Amino acid sequence: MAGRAAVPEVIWSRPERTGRGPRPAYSRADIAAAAVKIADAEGLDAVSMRRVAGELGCGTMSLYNYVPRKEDLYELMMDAVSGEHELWEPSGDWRADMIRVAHQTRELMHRHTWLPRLMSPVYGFSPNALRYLEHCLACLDPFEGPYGTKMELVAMVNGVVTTCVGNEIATAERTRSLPWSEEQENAARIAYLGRQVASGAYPRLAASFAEDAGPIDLEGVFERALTRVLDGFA
Amino acid sequence: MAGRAAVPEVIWSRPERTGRGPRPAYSRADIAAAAVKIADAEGLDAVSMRRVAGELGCGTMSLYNYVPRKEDLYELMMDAVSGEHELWEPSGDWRADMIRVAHQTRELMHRHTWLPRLMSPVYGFSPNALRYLEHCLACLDPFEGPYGTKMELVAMVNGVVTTCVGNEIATAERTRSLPWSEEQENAARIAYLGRQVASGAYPRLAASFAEDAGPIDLEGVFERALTRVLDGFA
DNA sequence: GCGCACTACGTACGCTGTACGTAACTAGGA
DNA sequence: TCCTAGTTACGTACAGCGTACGTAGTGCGC
Repeated sequence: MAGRAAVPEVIWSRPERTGRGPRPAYSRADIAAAAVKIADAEGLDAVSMRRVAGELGCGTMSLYNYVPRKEDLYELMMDAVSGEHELWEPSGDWRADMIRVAHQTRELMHRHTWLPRLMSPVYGFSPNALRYLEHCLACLDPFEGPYGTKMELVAMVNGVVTTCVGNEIATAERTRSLPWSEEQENAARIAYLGRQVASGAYPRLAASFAEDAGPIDLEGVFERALTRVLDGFA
Repeated sequence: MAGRAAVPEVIWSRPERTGRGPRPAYSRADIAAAAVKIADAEGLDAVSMRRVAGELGCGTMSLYNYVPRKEDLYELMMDAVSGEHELWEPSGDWRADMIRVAHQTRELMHRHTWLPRLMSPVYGFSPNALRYLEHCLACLDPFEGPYGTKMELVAMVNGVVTTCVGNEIATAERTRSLPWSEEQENAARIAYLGRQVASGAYPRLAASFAEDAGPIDLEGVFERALTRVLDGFA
């Protein structure tokens, strides 16, 4: 009964195909693609084992042959989107390369808005994540310093991107046309906030809101945040 | 039927007590405390409506009189821990004050390890969160620049803290004694990682792991990250 | 060709959030 | 003072979740 492992394993240490028994009908890539498609279209909460199985066209429990636990499905999804990173020959200018990496990650997160929510140090060791990390380190070859510092730099850049995109997505959803219920909720939230600020209990917050009514330059915020972090390492 | 609002509201815009009907048996503070207690002891996933109601000693559905949706329970939790922030008279040195704020937030997150997972721009407008934000802005009074930049600074500091503590908690859980199953899972994960790195496909990653086998100085990583971000604004 | 390891999948269990109905209670208006 | 509307309290019920388990059917390695 190797199929139902008593000992928890990492999905990547299991071979995708063992050679015995019928050919698996789906590949891990198929499954990841189905899950990602659902998450992109309907949000991460819509990704259930039943739903993914339905998308693939197989029974719910058949999915458990490929994916022992739901957490492993997330792992597959994270790996799949990690694979969307375009890798290039490092230019020799680590700063420029890291900026390019950061922009690419940002675009990735905008394409898959569920990504920031799933971002966690746990998922950092899938094959495509390792390739991505190796690429970052290659870009940092010209960077003078120990690998420990390079790792910190990569982590910080990823952190900044995650934080910024998290904010960007939140404000985007606040602006976008929403189902009535969510629309109303946002309205209620903003109305409440306005009332609080107007109450005079938070003078600086009030001043901050009064300061500039122009649209927020999210692109600029991201660029500045990134620059500042890289400056900190230079 | 105001009790069952058809229009979604922010919980903070509802008065805790209306005056009509029987006295509520519990305060929002009671409920938040119960939920936080459970989350601290057994993790965020253990926080269910039934469980919190049980902790309070009331029926499950009674809880819905106080908390219309589970999301509002999270909002209560976030507000409660925001209230744990100790506020002080700004020193006049915004850098020192922000470092102090960051350290306090970090300690808060270590006390409540579920906090990074719940951290989201959505929960930034509860009463205690507003007090905290106002306090940060007060600390930044000596900072020369528009409020927009101050807000960015606060967001960046919070982002850094969240990112770092997320890593800290992950490595802590990797070290801590765990239930056998999770222990085995970590072992499997590390074994797999070791095999991959040893395969030679990721030379820089291998070099990074070989570089220093000493224990990671998480405190130092946090300190450096914070310093770099603040440097970026100075 | 035999047997075993694998795929496929239906059923079932315990858990979740929560809609809804009902009974008890209490403060405000007549 | 009593009436009644708005509240609290909570049991029942439902749809959905992750997944343990049992049972067929299939095809590779010996």
